[in-house]
Amino acid sequence: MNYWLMKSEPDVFGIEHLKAMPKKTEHWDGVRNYQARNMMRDDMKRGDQVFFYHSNCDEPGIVGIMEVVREGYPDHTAHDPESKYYDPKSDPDNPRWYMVDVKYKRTLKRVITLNELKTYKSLEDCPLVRKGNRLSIMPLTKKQWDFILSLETRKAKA
DNA sequence: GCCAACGTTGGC
DNA sequence: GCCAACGTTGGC
Repeated sequence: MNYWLMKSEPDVFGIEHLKAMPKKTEHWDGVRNYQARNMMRDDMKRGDQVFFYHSNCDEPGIVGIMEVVREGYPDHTAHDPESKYYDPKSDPDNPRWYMVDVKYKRTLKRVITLNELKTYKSLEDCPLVRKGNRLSIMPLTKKQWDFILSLETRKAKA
């Protein structure tokens, strides 16, 4: 099993949106970055665990957990001229962009903020805390996953 | 294939 | 709203 972190802006699609979806499941569309695309297309497997991260908001951080329920398949929004994710260069017969389906599992007891994550030595290799990192999907090691999860019931660090 | 210009992400 | 970082595009 693999572990991941996926970013989304809570104003656009936050964890509450996912929770409110039918079957608490939604496709993760709109990713237009090749590195992230490759991970969704090739590496994310059903049952993989994913942290839901809120970006571009008052308190950026990890807010919950979801699970991959459908493996990579073409992102249809790339071929919809009405969509803001429309990409005229993607050929429907040879789709350029992929997505996965994720299902809401639970909301963490507290938000583990980026600010806090940055203070831990054991996470210094995680792309998330590196300056200028813009990857919206990133893999986590089991160690990193377990460590972050252990923070949930710990008191927030200043 | 280089690289400048441009666009986007996302923290602050 | 600013701007640093970085990906993408396109001229050459």
